[in-house]
Order: sequence, then C-alpha cells, then structure tokens
Amino acid sequence: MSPRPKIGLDLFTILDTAGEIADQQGVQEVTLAQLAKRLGIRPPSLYNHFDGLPGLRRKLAIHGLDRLYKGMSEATIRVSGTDAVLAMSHAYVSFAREHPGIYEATLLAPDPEDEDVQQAGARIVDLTVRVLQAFHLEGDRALHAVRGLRSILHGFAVLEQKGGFRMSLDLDESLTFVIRAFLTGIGDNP
Amino acid sequence: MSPRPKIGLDLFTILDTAGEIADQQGVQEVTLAQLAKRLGIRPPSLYNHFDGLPGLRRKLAIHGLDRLYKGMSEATIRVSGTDAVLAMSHAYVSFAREHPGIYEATLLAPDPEDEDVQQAGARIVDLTVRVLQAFHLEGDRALHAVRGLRSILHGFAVLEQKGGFRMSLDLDESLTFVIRAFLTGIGDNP
DNA sequence: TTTTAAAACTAATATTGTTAGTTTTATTTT
DNA sequence: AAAATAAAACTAACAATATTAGTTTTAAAA
Repeated sequence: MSPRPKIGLDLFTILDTAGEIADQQGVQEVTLAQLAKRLGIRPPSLYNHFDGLPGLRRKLAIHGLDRLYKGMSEATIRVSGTDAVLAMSHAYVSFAREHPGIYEATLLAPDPEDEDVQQAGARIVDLTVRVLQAFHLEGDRALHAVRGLRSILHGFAVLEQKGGFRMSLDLDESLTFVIRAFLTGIGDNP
Repeated sequence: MSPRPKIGLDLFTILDTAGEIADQQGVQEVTLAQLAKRLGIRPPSLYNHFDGLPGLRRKLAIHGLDRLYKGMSEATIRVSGTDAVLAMSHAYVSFAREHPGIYEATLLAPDPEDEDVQQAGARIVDLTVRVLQAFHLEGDRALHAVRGLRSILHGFAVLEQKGGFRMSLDLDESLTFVIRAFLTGIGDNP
C-alpha cells in the first residue's frame, strides 16, 4: 500500500550530511550542488526527497530545532529552580557552539509560520515555560519572562558565534551572571 | 589631486538603495543584479564602487551599524540611569523594526574581524558601557552586564522579527519588563 | 512474474557573480 | 582651450547554482 523508499538515501542521511556541511563550511554553503556532491548523486535527484532548496531549509530547521530541544530537555532532568534554568541555558549555548551551522539553520526556514516549524519551536517554548514556573509569575509577567529568557539565549548564542564578544572574559561565566541577574530581577527565587 | 567621482553614482546612493532592497524584499534579495537594475546600470559597473558582493555586504554592515548607533545615541541624551537603558533599548528594537533588512545586514559582514566593521560595532558597545556605568558594577561584573544587555537586545530584535513571539502580548511591554528585570538583578539601581 | 512507483539519471534553461578588456566622459592639468 | 587622466560606465564571456522536463533504472508490491 505505502511503497517504501528504494535502497538509496533516506531523509535522515541527507539532513545529517546537510548539517555537516552547515557546521563545517557555514550554512550558506549548504547548496544542492554541494549536498549532491557529498552524497554522490546529481543535484536534480534531491528533488525526490524534498521540494528544492526552500524545502531543504525547512526540513533542516525542523531537524535542528528537534536536536536543540533534545539537548535542552536532557539538561533539565533532575534539577529545578534556578539550577534548571542555568542548566538549560548552558545546554542551549553549548548546542550553538557545537553545531553553529545547524543552529543558524534553525531560524532560516523560508516560512517561519509553517506549521511543522512552529511545532518544533513550540516544544522549546513549552520547556522554557515549564522551567520558569518555579518562579511563580502571575499573568502576563510569565509570558514576558519567557520572551526574556529566549531573547537572552538566542542573543548570547549569536553574538558569541559571530564574534560579537571580543573581551577576554569567560563566556560561561558571563552566561551564568546574565541568567542569574535576570532571575533575580524577576523575583520570588527558589 | 584626488579626482572626485563622475556625475554618476556615489556610494551613499548605492548603499541607500541596497538598504531599500534589504528592507523591502529581504536581505537575501540584495544581489548585484537587483541592485544594478534599481540603479539603472549593469552589474559589472558596481565593481567600480566596491569589491563584489562581499564588499557590498561589508559596507552595508558598517552603514547599518552607524545608523543603529545614531538612533541609540540620540535616545540617550538628557536621560540617565534606568531610563537611559530603557530608552536606548527601545531605540534599538525600533530600528530593527523599521529597517529589518539593514539590521540583519549588520551581522552579515563576510569577515566580522574586519577593522572597520569592528570599529562601527565598538561605538555601540561603548555606548552600552557608558549607559550601564550608572549601576556601579565592579570588575568583571561590568563586562558581564554589557554582554547581557547586548544579548537581550539582539535576541529580542531577532525573535520579534522572525516571528518567534507568537503570543498576543504587547512587545514593548515585554521589552520594558525584561530590561527592568535584568537591571534589578544587577543591583545598585539608580 | 508482472506491475508499480520511488529514485536515480540526462539535457536544457534562467539567474547570479565575476573577470577581462573597452569605451565614455567629467575633471584636472598644461 | 586643448590635452591628459582616471573614474565609471559598458560589452562579452564564463562558472556556479537552482530548477524543470522527460527518461531510465530498480526495488518493492501485487
């Protein structure tokens, strides 16, 4: 009934290879030509697996969000309160460090409104909501805080990656300081 | 002695046009072909004004940083303390809202280590340092705080721009909340 | 064994960036 | 005013990319 793919390539292999290119050569080098060359096929053959370059970017964004979520999620087990936020935050920037290209691809989807992309992102938002619940924020303040934490994490990851932080000052210490300050300012700390 | 440009185009006009394309159609649409078409010349002619697409991106980044600095700087005159940080922050995200393409180009320089790019960025960092001096942070804490504020601003601007904030919750209120929380957490508030 | 459909292929086209070399023309110099 | 200079445009040509159309191969399903 539902015919399965031929021997050849499966989507996971393709996305993994695309992720390698992104991390090693930069996300702008993830072209159909480069990807096909690494996979040992011709560029048009890739259209059997996704809908052109926009389709690849879309799938790569989802793939990246899933992997980022996994890292954040695992970091928060068996911790709570401030420690949980700190652990999640360091997992976030660690992922961006280890996979700069995949992380960048995370926000490179052609249509950010796409349902599957939204869903992959929503899991991360939900995790952030959960980890901030220990701070007992009421009403809109909870939503403001989630936006704040996400802003810090994304901004920090990008600025670190793009060489925005020039001072010779430990990056992890900076992140810890910033997160602690933000949580302190939110109040009602556990 | 120093021969001036012909009648034709000067760099300011070119960068302005490039900025228009970036804001209206997205930064990825800033191609030599598109730019040349808008200017009424042929693509190769652009090489008389900058060194290919990387050169254009470099100049556009500097141009954007200068304009961003101008907005931030003007917002901080005749205010101080928390008010100054808030004013500067809202000026920052306002610029990103009004000029999404130019703002994005700000971090798209081919070589972030480039001296002129660094210098344009350094003015913004210096302004941030100055505006945080009212909080009397000692030693490394001052540097951590600068990194934190920049992370918040960039992260907030990008997530807002890329549709990362889905809740129907006022964006400016979120920014105010986040900045206030961060400043409170830093302590010694004026 | 036959049928089917995925997954590869070849061939061709449009767009873009880029280089090389040429021409035009405003400005400077004589 | 005439000549020289150099910026700034041009044409022509090429390489790389994404993409479409149509074809062939081949593993899986019937």
